[in-house]
Amino acid sequence: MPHDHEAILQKVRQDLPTDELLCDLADLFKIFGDTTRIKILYALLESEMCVCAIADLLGMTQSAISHQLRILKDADLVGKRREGKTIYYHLSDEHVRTIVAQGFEHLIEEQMPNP
Amino acid sequence: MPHDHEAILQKVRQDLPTDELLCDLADLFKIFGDTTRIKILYALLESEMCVCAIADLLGMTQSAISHQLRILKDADLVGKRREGKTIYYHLSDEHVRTIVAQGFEHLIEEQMPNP
DNA sequence: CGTTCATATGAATCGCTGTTCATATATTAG
DNA sequence: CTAATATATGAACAGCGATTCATATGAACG
Repeated sequence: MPHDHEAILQKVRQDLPTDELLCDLADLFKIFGDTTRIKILYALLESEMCVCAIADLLGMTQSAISHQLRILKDADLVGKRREGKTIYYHLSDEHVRTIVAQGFEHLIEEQMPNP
Repeated sequence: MPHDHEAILQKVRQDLPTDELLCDLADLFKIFGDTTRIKILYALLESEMCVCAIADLLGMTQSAISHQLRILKDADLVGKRREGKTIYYHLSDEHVRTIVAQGFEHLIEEQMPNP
């Protein structure tokens, strides 16, 4: 007979958020989980930028960048501002900075040789 | 003639981390960007758990969970402990808690109606 | 040793997603 | 209005990755 773990299961089930919330959370991190998007976000940490500047910076197509910016915008991670023909993108809030920073810290500690 | 943005580009290029680091960062977030893995991590925030308990909790195959646990382990996000036939998984550090919490905060503010 | 329970692993499949290409929209200049 | 620049978008394609299925490993127990 298989072993029992109803006790733990009940406890965990109680505190587990709804499926929908957990999916939303995964979707958010999915956005950070792409090299191109991470680079865009990192660049925007420094200063607002127009699309072609980002494309130039990353050595990628304007189209590719535009597609990614759309995803970032849909997730409310960036916002835009028009100035003539040019559109400047910027971070919409400071959460990006904190989230990225936390990721960084984990990477650093991970690469440390054990003391 | 296309418009100029060398000034900003130079500044940003200076402070942009190496490609390798940015990829590692994206890879880290990629791990959080899957519903199954987020759920596993969330469960482990509460208490350590054996594989079949997690499978039971999420209503998924033992095999599927095992595959995901391997990914989490390779990324040093979880560790394991053997007790007879059973193997208990636990979070390897508290960064998971902080990273997830930050993601949460963004979600909450995002869903707020503007004041 | 052989059986049972718990977990791991490898191959195959199938859906998702990032890029490309072609084209559309928008703004400014002439 | 036409041309040029800047960005957006849609369809198509390719590669990756999560699950499934079958099977292997590993431990305890008689």
